[in-house]
Amino acid sequence: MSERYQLGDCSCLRLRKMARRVTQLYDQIMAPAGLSVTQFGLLAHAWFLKDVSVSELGEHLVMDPSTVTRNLRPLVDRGWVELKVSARDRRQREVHLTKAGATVLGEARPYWVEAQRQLRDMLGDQRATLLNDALDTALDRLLPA
Amino acid sequence: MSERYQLGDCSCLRLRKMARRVTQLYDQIMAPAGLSVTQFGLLAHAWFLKDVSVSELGEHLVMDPSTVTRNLRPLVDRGWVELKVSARDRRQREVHLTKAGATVLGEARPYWVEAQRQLRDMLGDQRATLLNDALDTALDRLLPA
DNA sequence: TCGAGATACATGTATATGCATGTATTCTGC
DNA sequence: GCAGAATACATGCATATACATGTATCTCGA
Repeated sequence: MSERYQLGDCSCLRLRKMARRVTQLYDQIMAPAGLSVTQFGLLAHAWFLKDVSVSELGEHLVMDPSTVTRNLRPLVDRGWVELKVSARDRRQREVHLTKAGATVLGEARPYWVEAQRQLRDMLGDQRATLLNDALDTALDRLLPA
Repeated sequence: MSERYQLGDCSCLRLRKMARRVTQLYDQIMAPAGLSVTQFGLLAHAWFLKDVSVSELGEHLVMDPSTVTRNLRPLVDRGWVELKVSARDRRQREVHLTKAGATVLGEARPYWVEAQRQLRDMLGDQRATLLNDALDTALDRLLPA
């Protein structure tokens, strides 16, 4: 942060810069797996939160439901995810990971681990932990409930 | 962060969540000014870094040059920014803020200040400062030179 | 000075993001 | 049990993001 002017004060611009940089890093490292970090996150959440709805997935990811729908699109097209009308509420779509999706997720995992390792390496353990904690406690206060 | 599984470990997903949330907050507050926080950042940097080139602007914003070009598009279309071939190096385009652009920037400023105030309010002074510091020191280590 | 390589930007392609709105379904009060 | 309100998702629209590639320009050595 070399800027001296007041713009250097803006948490939002700072956050977006950091998010861009770190996303670039992850995406480059994960490229051989054929997944962006966004897509990895979607698959991993779909795996963990079995039969989750589009909206619920959005809440977990702090992502607008319409964005979730669209981001799932390429994953559905590749046959890694299926959207099924919920039996209980036919307005809902349950997000299901397919076998192929689970396989891809498993194969991508080492690259994701490596990306985390490299980031932590660049930051140093202490700063990495500090950053994660700061983000967690901040997010807690910005999200409902 | 209610998730207990290992995904909660990922700095990148965390950063992106936080960036999405904070961007939504800023964009909502700044909407009456007719600018997104991204556009505000571009205009403000163009104002501060007089005659900056597209690439240099990208370096300041940790943004790919092609992304800078495209993000400038709507600002050029609205007559807030002009791209001029550099006299020194005709490959370069100098980013100039127009009078109209300066006016819009000035009008948007109070909304931006208000967004920052609200965020700081939600986080608390100490956590806000901690977060900003953590982001700054982390960014320092992720950027070249 | 001239040509090969490097550089700066623009553009093609694909994805990421959110608001406003539309459609199907469910819920609720009566 | 039904009409109106509320909800869940899809879609139109505008922007945001980056890599690969194309084009114009510059640089530097022979």
